[in-house]
Amino acid sequence: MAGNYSVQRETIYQVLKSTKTHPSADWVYRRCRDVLPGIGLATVYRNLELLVEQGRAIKINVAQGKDRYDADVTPHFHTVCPICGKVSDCDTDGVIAKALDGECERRGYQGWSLIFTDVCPDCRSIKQIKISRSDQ
Amino acid sequence: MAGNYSVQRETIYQVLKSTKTHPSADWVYRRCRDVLPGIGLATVYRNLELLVEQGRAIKINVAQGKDRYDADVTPHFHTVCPICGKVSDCDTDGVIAKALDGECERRGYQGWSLIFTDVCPDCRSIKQIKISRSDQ
DNA sequence: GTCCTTGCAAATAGTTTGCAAGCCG
DNA sequence: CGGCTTGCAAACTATTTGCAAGGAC
Repeated sequence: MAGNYSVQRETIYQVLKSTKTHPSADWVYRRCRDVLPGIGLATVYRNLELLVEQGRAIKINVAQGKDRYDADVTPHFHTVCPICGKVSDCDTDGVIAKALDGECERRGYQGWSLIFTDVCPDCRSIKQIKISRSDQ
Repeated sequence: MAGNYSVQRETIYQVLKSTKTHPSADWVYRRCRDVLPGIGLATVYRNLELLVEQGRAIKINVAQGKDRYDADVTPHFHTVCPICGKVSDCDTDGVIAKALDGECERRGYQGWSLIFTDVCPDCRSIKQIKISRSDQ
């Protein structure tokens, strides 16, 4: 097959791998521009989508519009702040994770996503809604 | 407090309660128009959001753009088809549900959402991608 | 009368797509 | 070369917001 490599693709993947913040496409785009000033937003979207298809990243759908991406494809739990939308990893209870894997096999499902709702520390202290939607 | 009731609000809630299909705002809108031809889409969005704030409905965020709503607020599992985006209820394993409730209490989280990925029967037979994004 | 709600239209926000040009192998 | 990839701009889709008018209490 021809022309399957590109600096852009590699950069996007490296940027995504370098963070644990579950960034949005836009955030990845901005970080990529530090290295490749000419990169286009569409390229970032296209490649993130490709990474997901290839199983090298996952997409996390939360409210607040933006989709988030994560290069950590090992099954793990997430928390989402209902106020600012920030996504974080949280301790993944092994027993529950095993049980979920079991359910998948038993029922023929392809995977699971477990998200806990948790007002994040920032929003807890600010106590005001919609001040800052996490700009990740 | 003044003027807190409206036929629109009530209709939207009834429409949502009457289905198990986890509809999008647009679908609820179309159903409401059968009864209230003059209702506006913005009204549907506003009230669905209100129902969620009041804890009378939940919002399910999946890929494929549209958010889905559900008037069934009892904790339960969902499946999402990765091809057409259809959301369905699935048997909620009591043991796992209890474990998740436990995790929430232990960690101080406000709730959980468990979504399994499952290619739905329709998409399984069609075997082609992006033919029809479930028009719910 | 006052505050809440509505319908409409316009505005946003996030994401996708068409296309001509460029790079990989 | 031939096919995959890119950047740009325009197109789209879903959702939100401003506002004047109507309804609830």
